[in-house]
Amino acid sequence: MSNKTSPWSKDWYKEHDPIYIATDCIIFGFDEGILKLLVFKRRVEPQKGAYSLIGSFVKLNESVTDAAKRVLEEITGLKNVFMEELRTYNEVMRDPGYRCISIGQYALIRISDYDNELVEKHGAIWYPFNELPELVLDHDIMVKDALTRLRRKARYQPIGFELLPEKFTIPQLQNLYEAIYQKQMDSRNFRKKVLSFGVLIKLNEKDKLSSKKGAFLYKFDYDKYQQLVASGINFEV
Amino acid sequence: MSNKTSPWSKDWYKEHDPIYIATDCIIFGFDEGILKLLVFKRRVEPQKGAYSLIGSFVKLNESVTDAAKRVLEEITGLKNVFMEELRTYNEVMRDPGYRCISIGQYALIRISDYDNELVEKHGAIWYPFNELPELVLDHDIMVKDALTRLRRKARYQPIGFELLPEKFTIPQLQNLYEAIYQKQMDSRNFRKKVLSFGVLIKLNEKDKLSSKKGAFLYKFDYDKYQQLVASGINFEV
DNA sequence: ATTAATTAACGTAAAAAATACATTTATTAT
DNA sequence: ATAATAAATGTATTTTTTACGTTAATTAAT
Repeated sequence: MSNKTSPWSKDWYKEHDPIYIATDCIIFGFDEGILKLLVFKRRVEPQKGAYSLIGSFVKLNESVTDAAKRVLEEITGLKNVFMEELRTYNEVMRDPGYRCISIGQYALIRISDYDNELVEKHGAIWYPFNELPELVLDHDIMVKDALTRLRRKARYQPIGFELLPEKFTIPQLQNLYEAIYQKQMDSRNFRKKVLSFGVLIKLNEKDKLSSKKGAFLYKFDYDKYQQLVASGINFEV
Repeated sequence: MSNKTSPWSKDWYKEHDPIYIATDCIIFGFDEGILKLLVFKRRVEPQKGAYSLIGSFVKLNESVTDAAKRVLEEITGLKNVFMEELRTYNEVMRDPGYRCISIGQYALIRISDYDNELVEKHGAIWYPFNELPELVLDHDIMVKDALTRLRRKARYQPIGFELLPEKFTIPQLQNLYEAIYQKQMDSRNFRKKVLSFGVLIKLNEKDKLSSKKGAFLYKFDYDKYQQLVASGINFEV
């Protein structure tokens, strides 16, 4: 640190340049068997009609997470989304208006929990991940980075927790993993593997929406999951 | 994003609060078989004598990485250190002076490449990782986070590249991994595993410093390493 | 010149994990 | 009663990981 002036004095700060800080949200959802992303369609100029991520400036008296939660609640009506920091986007010229650093944050959510009318009323759209339009600024890069992170995260955390409804079937869970990794998996091996973690509780109910036989519903054993994460388990499938 | 004013116009920015942005560097080194961290001992009040990480404010016309490189070169004389972003530390009250977000960045370096006199002249010290003093602000947390990240990183990248001298022996590489993971490994299995990656080139020279028999020196095959990283290999040992 | 000391180098067998692969089962609609 | 549909299940093979003891090369001391 510079030591021309005493750190932690007002004067010391005045020697430096404050910068605008924004946060952009990369929100993954899973619905109807496909991975989706929450995007925002601009309704005013400039760039009217262009798509972007949902974002906001960070205020002096709020943390970055709080800023993201604020804008997300505004647009989707959902509170308590667990946001995780991705990385900063801090290139000097990334924003044509003014020097602005954006902190990317991502989350996985259950689309079914949302108030979809509210989402659409605010101009936000759940877009199938495979058909995403081009996004403004460096938002495409943010999305690419988030997918990479999501794949890595899935290796040490059972992400189904966050993306699936409370009760889900094993074929649904497999769909999710296939969507994230973009590849087919063997259903026998998949089932064997996920059950071996011992964090799934089989319920006495079936979901009959996708087959005549119906598939048993499961839920996560949250306590057991916490123990396993603490022990450093690898949840890779 | 707020749409009271057109984004990317000067006025739009003026509605928001700029914030001070700093970067703090968590620099790991490996020397004499032990993992070390570069820390800075404050020579002026307040907190004279306290230890901190090396850091700097980010200027309007420099990227966060450039800011870190600038301060690192100043203190250690080393240019071109490859810094990687850890995460942001953005709690509203983390800094008692003023709202300031710090972006933690970490690097692994070869201590032998450094100008140690320069390091000490600037009041920096290579501290054995296991004997670290308490650090100011939230720097202790940054260090803890960086070690976690380093361990994770080691799973998909051969970090020896960055921490060891150009020529190194397999026992030295094992020491490094034992230091990072804080556990003993079996030398036969370790050797087998690291050689199986196919990124080590055996040289016709021995290092006789640590044994009478001497150990063969190796170097990394950088091209092959790049290929393997691209293919998503797991370098876990 | 011989011996003692020191760390490097090496291979194999057993256990565990990952993979490949096909049939039967429960249910609904006709 | 039958056809249609997706769910559920097991086993053999291959690959990976783990556990473990002996010999080899060199230097320093005698």
